[in-house]
Amino acid sequence: MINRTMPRGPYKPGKIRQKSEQTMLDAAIQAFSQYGYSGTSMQSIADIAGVPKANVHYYFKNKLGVYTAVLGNILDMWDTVLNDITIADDPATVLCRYIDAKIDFSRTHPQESRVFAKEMLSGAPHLQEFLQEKYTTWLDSRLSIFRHWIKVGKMDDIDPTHLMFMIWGSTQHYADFAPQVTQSLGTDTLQQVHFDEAAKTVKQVILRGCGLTPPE
Amino acid sequence: MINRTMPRGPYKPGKIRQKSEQTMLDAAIQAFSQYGYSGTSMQSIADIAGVPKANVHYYFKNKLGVYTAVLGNILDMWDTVLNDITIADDPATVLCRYIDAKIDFSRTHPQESRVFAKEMLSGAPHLQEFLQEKYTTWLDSRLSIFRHWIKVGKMDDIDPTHLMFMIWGSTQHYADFAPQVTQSLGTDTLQQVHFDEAAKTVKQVILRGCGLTPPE
DNA sequence: ACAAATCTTGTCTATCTGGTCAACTTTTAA
DNA sequence: TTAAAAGTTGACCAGATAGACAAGATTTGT
Repeated sequence: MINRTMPRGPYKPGKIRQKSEQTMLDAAIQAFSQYGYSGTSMQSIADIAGVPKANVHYYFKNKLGVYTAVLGNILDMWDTVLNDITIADDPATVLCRYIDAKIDFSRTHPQESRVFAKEMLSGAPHLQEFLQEKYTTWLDSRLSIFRHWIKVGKMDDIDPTHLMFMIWGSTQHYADFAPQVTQSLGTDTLQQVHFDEAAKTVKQVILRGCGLTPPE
Repeated sequence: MINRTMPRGPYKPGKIRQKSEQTMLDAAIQAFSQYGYSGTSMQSIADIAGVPKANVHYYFKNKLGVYTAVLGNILDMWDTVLNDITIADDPATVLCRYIDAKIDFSRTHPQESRVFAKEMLSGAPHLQEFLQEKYTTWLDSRLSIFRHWIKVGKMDDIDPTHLMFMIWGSTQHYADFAPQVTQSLGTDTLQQVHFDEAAKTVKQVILRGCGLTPPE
């Protein structure tokens, strides 16, 4: 989405640009998610997109430009996912929604999840702003809600930060450690049913672990 | 560990080889953990180790040889960690030991954890044997124990496979997503106390979530 | 001491990579 | 229709990289 790459003359914008950029970004995330930033060549992105390499350079300033565009898309997705989780009055409902949303993201966007994870593993040099702004804001608001719930006895005294890490780590696992998961489950590809079972178990353990009962 | 790299003449082996290899492997894991396989050059490994590049090529067949040696060391470590967890009669003790061991590994071997994670994220092309042999063997033996405990009512009916993923994912998170964790905890570097708090929370939630009470 | 083996290292090379460029084609608004 | 802008593409370049190699230095068992 969005392009902040090349000059925009007084004449036509054009549908072409939008479509071409999307094709290349799709190709790029595929390459980046498997081979990482350094392991991905501009040539390979062009090959996957089915265009000459010079074409990629026409639409993006350079390789880092492609990567940051991909990463930007992913952060936008995260933003949407996080904000789509509607607030509720009871911790059980909120935790369930969060777990379901995270598991669903791992299922529907495994490549995005892996690019994000690889960026984290490399020290998150391009995520500083996201972590310090949107993520911190989002997390802090949630933490205060959980602390309130704990104070009024609506849930056990569980450190909310580490609780969030548990949910994040558990759900992320199904996208990032797919080879281990598929091997353990004895399947070739993860199916909807596997994710359903995963969500069920995570919710079961987390809720009970916080002294909560599943919502209706 | 062990070296399966260069010919071993009828004459002396020598301490030199062992020491040099270790120096280079230490340098290599540092580079690989941050920059990944493709992002790491033989020159950078040599620089970190403080030797000429040709020296690295003398001890290892090629770049992939360095990488697989590093990966082999890591798998040996995992093996040790997993086998060091003594079996106990009650699920609570076993789960606690597993969680403590995993958290401890994240704390003491973050680089190894990240190299392992990056390999997983890339589809684990060099972990097939490990996943199909040792890991599956280890996991299956544990799963049957948990299933037995569930059958005899020693713990709730929680899918043991997904329970393992929860523990693995939650604990792995502290090494692999360190930038997110440090940001969330408002610290620069993760300290022992953070890991203690993490282990405490994970044990609290997992045990309670399985209908167990902490051992003694 | 000495010769064989091990180890060290500067140099060289073929290949790959990101990036540039200029010629060419297509689209677009008047 | 037409000219300007947008888009396409093959060819090219400079730097980095993995790896080979040979000559020299050091260690080792006798």
